[in-house]
Amino acid sequence: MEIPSKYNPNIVEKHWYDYWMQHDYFTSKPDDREPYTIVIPPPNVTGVLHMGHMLNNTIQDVLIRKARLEGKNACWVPGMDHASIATEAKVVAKLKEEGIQKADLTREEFLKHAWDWTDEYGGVILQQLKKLGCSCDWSRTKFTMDDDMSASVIKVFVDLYKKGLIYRGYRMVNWDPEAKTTLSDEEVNYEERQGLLYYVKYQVVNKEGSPPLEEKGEELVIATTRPETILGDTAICINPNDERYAHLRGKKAIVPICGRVIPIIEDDYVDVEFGTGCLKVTPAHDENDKNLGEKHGLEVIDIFNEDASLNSFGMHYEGQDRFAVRKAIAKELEEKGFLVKTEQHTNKVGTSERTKAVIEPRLSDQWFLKMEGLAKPALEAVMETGDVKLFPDKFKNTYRHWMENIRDWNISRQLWWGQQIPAYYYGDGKDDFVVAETKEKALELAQEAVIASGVERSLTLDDLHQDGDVLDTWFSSWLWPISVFGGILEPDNEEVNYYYPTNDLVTGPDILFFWVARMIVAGYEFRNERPYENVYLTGLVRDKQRRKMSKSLGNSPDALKLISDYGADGVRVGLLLSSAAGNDLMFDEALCQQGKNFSNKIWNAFRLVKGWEVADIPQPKAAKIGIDWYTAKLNETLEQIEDHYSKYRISDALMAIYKLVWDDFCSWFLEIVKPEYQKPIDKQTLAQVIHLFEENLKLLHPFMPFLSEEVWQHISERTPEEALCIANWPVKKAFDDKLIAQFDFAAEIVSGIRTIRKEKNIPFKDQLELLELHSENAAADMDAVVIKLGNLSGIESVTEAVDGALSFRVKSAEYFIPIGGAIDVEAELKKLNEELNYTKGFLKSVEKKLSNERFVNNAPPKVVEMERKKVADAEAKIKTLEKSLASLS
RNA sequence: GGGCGCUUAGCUCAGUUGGUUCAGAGCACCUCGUUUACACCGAGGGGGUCGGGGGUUCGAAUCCCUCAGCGCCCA
Repeated sequence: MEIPSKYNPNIVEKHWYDYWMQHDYFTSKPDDREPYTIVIPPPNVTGVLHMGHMLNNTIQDVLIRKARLEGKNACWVPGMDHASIATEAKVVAKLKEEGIQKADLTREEFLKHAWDWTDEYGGVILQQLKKLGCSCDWSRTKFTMDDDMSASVIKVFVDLYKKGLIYRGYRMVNWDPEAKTTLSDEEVNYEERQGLLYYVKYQVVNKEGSPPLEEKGEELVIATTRPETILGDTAICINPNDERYAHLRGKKAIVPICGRVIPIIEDDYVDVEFGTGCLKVTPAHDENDKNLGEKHGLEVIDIFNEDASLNSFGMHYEGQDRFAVRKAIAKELEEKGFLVKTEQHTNKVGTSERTKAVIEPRLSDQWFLKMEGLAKPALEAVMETGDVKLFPDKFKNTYRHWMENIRDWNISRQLWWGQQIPAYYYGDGKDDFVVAETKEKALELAQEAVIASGVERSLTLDDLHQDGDVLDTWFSSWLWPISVFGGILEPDNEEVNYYYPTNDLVTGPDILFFWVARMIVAGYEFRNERPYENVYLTGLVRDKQRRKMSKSLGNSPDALKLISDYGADGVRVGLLLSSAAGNDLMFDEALCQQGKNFSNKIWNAFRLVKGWEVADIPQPKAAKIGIDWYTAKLNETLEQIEDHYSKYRISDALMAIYKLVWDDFCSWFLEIVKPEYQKPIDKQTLAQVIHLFEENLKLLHPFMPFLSEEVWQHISERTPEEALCIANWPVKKAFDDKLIAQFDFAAEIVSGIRTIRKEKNIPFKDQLELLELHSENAAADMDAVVIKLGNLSGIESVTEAVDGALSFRVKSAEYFIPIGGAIDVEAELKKLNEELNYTKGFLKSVEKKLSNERFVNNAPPKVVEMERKKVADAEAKIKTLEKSLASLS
């Protein structure tokens, strides 16, 4: 059989993925086994695979594959999110390219386009996840706009409405003038922007009738960053404690340009320090001004259209954009003498996460969900009972802060793509609506409402019209862990009872509130149970310069190209190696190269083992010891790995396996059991080596599923039931740590020999003799190993330092290698003196510690004992060093 | 402005309740090596006052205070 010396992942990966799919290893059905469930954070249907997806889906696959090996019923539910605003924006843009305006389409026509688009491009990302090796149960793939998923959303809306938790409110919301929809607070980003602070003069007039406009009178000056909104001013506000403006009390002011006469009110909300201490009040366009307006009964004048151009209140600026008007109005104010001055000013501006447009605070009718009561169990689950655990737990503080200050959730969006709000209006009044799951049911309710109000009117379906808004996307995804198992529509079905609550959720910290927290809320509200036990929050993937990966920077590598360059296994290892939980990960392609190198290393270890001829000969002692030692080492590492997994320290688990395989298995173990050149290996050793190799592959499988399966299947012919994918995770066995310690000692001896070979340029082929002088028994069992790895003719014990030999020390034992020819006495002396000085210094520091009474009295006995042992060891070593020095000089 | 967190080797990070030679890992780097799995390799090696200062303690990377720098979330 010919096996190439380089592992080629591209050919192999497709083959095994197809094989796994063909044998349905990823499909899960409820049975008697313990379930292990993960629901995927559904990527946007419009999305393509990026590094963040690669990272968190790799982690999910590691967890799910490990659970599968452990014999659990592993179920990973994949799916997609309809991402209302993102998808709608893309569809609108695409239609625009084709010369179609959204405004020219009916809702139904637009939705048809959106579905076409979804059918054509949606799901690309799921195909890409397969390339990465993700072992999702693809037969369960869900979409947040599937009929049953949408029905779940509507049912929940109606339910919450009936509980009195959903209400309609005329509120100030974040308005995205680009997408022409509201945004939740979480979808708004604040950025610092350099702007101007405009100082504008207002004329003051008396309370009673105003003087003619042209008459010069008293004036006041306000400072504003938004001069265009003066057209919506309905008051001037001063602080009642501000003596500077005491004379203005009870008077009125005239708004420049539009000439409206507005009251001067007093409120201690006004910051005396800021600007001039006079505030213009625009209730329609600022949250605080709105509060002032309500308190003081002010008029509300909205000057903007939905695209943030000015409406008729904008007078001669009608139809122009807000930023254009800002400039123009400043000019007009200046020309008319109202502008006193401008100053540079930095302020925070809210922008849309999606469109980047500057957010406009806007008053409008929206739907809200009352959060305070709902949040309580979700807060307790994380902060008090620990029913839901966050990894890393530093996010608990952030979570608490948010949950304790939670505000009502604006769940309506002025979009078409999504679940349409099931509220039906039957009259002209704002409150003439009913909420129901179907239009027919709504008709009944509406009819009752009409009759109850004492009006005699018979309604038909045509009299009802449904609210035009759709629900926030998160209002469907917060149900995800329940709704994918049908748990909303049929709360007692077999699937949801079996799989829910799920086990782990893996996602980014950026959606801790958008999604994670709300799922916890939904879990307790709709099932009275947590949605998952553990939340693993990954870091953000950044580039080497710590910049966020983004399309606009062009620093995001092409995921599929990476897979084709390094293999999916290589990329998975590369991503995981440097991603401690919760820390951002600086992505560097070199890490994928490291992953690829590791694949190749394992591949070559396999080639070595595969190439051995077998014979019926006795097992060498070194091989026997090597097998015992590696068995212990494997079990020791297995214990560490389990511990890392339990703490979600996935990269540490991988590193432990990496070192086990590369260093312990390849560098030490295989060298120990390797037969001499062109000689066969004994049967027993080979069988045991293969067994241990297979154990390694099981540990590797979650991280490197393709390579491990490939090697597994090469080792012997396997039936589909014997695939590694569904093999059994190694059982943890007790191990002998004395054996491991003895080996470590032996390894130090081997290193000592190698160092001498290197220093003296002695080729490995030349056999050496080793003489040992030791006061304590230093693992004679390991001699066979030392002989083999050091290429020694033998090891002999001596009682005196050996003249004319090179030497080195391990702990208090001393080793000599006699060599032909003169040794460099000077160099040996120097080396010995250096070691002696170091040891003496060390001894001194320990003795000093022990001579400190307070240390001896206060430190725990164990620690003191340890220090005494150090003294004994150091003294013994000094003795041997001094003997050697004496024999040399 | 409010809250949370970070600063350990050239880089990315471990370091659990203060105490084994505790100052570590991986990568990078340096030297040597084409020995019969692998140069996508092997062997060996160098490298840090644990951000600065102060304190508590027999003992501090670890606890406290303070200063400096950085990051994230919220307003």
